[in-house]
Amino acid sequence: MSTTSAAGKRAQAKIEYDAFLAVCPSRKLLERVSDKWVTLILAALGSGPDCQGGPRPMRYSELSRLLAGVSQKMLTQTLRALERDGLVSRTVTPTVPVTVTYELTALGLSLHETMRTLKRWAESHMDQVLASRAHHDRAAQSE
Amino acid sequence: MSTTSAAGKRAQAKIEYDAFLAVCPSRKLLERVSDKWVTLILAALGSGPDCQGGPRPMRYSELSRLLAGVSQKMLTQTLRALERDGLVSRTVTPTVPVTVTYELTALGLSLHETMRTLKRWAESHMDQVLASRAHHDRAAQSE
DNA sequence: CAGTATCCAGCTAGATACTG
DNA sequence: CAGTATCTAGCTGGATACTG
Repeated sequence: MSTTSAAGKRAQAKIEYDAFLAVCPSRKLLERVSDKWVTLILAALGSGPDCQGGPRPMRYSELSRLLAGVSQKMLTQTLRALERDGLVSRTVTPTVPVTVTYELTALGLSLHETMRTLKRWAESHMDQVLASRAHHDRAAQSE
Repeated sequence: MSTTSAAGKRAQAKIEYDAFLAVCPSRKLLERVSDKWVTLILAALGSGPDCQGGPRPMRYSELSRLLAGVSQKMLTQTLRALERDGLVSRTVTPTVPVTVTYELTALGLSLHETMRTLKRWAESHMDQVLASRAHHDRAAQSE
């Protein structure tokens, strides 16, 4: 069945668009970065536990304590993903019990720097967004 | 029951951390931006249908055609959210049938500009990430 | 300490059908 | 044309229990 119908063309366009998105670098980056814990881990490793100061390695338990909301499952899963992507390095020291530290790689550090651009936008513009949101909701309220 | 036990302190820390995240501007921005269709609509309205050239208003059907993968539900839902946040403006022209155009606001445009920073990072570094990922997977394969 | 394994509730987003 | 309404499958992520 060749795709000559309108529905067929739409389906075809969708498949092609999906294929385009699958190779789009920006989209891949967003998929990695838009994870809740990814950015928080990046920030923790990139700015230290107090969110100011330089990047420094941190232990699993230290991260776990700092990101108080994270489950073990998600922390491990996220760290593994970041390691796989070359953004974070994992170092095991065979003490008893074992010591594991995580640290941003050069690549991870450069991504962290880039993310700070977003942070700056958020800090200077999110109040506007929030104001607009509140205004919009108030208008809807009094209908 | 006061939180004096270790488990209680952990639970307390988690609640406080959640509260912190709830007011963190960066987090709020990420929550908005990390939606699949948000960035694509921002890009469409900000760079035109051919992804090069300046921002320009687009009609609902035009967006629908350009973002071939989007469902009507998600397109409408996303546009409404962007409008609520003051990033996109919606204009209805009472022709027959009705014509609706969407356009980036100044705020939306400034966010779009910021997002291009991420795009640039993706274009120059995602190949490294992908290479690391492939390398990692190959190593796991031959275990 | 630093994980792994399993189960499942909740939310999201797609498909589908209908409308001013 | 530009939506709204509804249903549901599938995935995500949290809770929980166990381990080298």
